Amino acid sequence: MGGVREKKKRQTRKAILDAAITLFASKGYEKTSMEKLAKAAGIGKGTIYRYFHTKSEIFLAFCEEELDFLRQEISQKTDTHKPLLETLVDIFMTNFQYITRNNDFGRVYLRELVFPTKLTVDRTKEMDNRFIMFFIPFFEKAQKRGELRQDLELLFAIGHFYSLYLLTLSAWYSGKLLEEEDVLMLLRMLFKQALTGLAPGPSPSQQLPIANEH
Amino acid sequence: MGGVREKKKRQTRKAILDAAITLFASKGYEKTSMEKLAKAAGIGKGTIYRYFHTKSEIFLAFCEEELDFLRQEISQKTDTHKPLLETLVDIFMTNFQYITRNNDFGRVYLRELVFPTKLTVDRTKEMDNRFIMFFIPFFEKAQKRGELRQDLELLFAIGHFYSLYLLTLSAWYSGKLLEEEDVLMLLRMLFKQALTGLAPGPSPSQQLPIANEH
DNA sequence: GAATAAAAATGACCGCAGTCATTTTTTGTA
DNA sequence: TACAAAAAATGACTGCGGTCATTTTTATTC
Repeated sequence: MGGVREKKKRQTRKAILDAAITLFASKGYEKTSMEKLAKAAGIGKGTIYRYFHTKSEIFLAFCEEELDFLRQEISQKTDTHKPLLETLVDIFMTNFQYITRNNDFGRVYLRELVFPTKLTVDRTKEMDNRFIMFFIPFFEKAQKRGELRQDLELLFAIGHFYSLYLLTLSAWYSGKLLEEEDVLMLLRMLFKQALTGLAPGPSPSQQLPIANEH
Repeated sequence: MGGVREKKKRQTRKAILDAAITLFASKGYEKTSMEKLAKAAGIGKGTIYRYFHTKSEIFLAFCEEELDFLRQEISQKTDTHKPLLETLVDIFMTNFQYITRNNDFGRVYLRELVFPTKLTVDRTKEMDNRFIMFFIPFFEKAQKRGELRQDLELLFAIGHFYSLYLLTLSAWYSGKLLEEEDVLMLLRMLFKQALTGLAPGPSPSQQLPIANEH
């Protein structure tokens, strides 16, 4: 039968990821060499490359699992009836705390996620998708509650907030924000700005978003 | 006299950057080794590291000059009386075209600029500042024309649009946008969203932004 | 079970970024 | 100009990420 091979492959993959978690956590990302990683996983160095394209892809795979878990936790503790602004600030702050728990990890992760290469683009797309999917219910509810314009494409609304989150992360990595509190304040401020809009009071037609003509 | 040394250092620095421009342009960033770069600059490999911390910093320095030039060009051809939305779309699109002229260059540049390491953070801060300074006059005029809320901190308004620009770039590098036209459309859409706001019509008080109470 | 083909594992090897002990050049001083 | 001290330049060296020809393991066929 042919199931043996598949099973072994899954085991090896798992072994690599387990070794990665251990070594990345104890030695850091840069200081963990592929050779040591292979040793720790009980395989040869070349074998790793039959499971992952690059070192950073291993790291992404590792993050993927962690983030899935993190999102589960967030989902549970998040009150879906709070205003969108507060909900988003909470969620993104939790994400921020997690990602920057180790600054270097976070940088590697973000660089790869936001500006992927051809080798990692598939994985990052997948991660992006999960990220977006996670937010959809919150936005749908907010829209139903009337906190968001009715004519809004949710995907773009989510992207909008996500982009402001990225800016905040960038500011953090550029050393413009030194305390977690600064991060919180900037994030909230930008989110408010996004909701209110940068232009002065809107055109009257927008008072009633659902305006069927024809 | 002590001026000789300084002069030589400036020359060497220039030689490194010149060699970098030539080699990066002809061979690409990754394929240009520090050894070849040193040879081309007529110096030893170790010497380079007395002028730059890392290879990517050389690249940033190279970009810095190029972008200064690009901004000068943009300044000249940009009509300051056009609506802010159109102006911003134009400027960011020009930036986009330049940055992604070579996709790999752009990725290196963006990764380093948006998520810098300690070794490059000073340089990226400087670049950030120039970037922001460049935009200030456009935003000031727009605010005076009444296209932006009067109570707006310009820095955050600029950051807001910049962040949406980054999102668009990220989408490009993730392969979600394949044509320049898609980039343009997404950018314009997000910018409109930012101006209008994601929330439904505002409270009446915002109809007259300058509302002195007391 | 033997023979053959296909898939997987391997580690010697390559090229490169960055380091550092040593050498070379410049500056300050008598 | 001679000499010592400081600054700058250097390239052999290190460790690493990634490759690939070769070996080992697994599946298939008779």
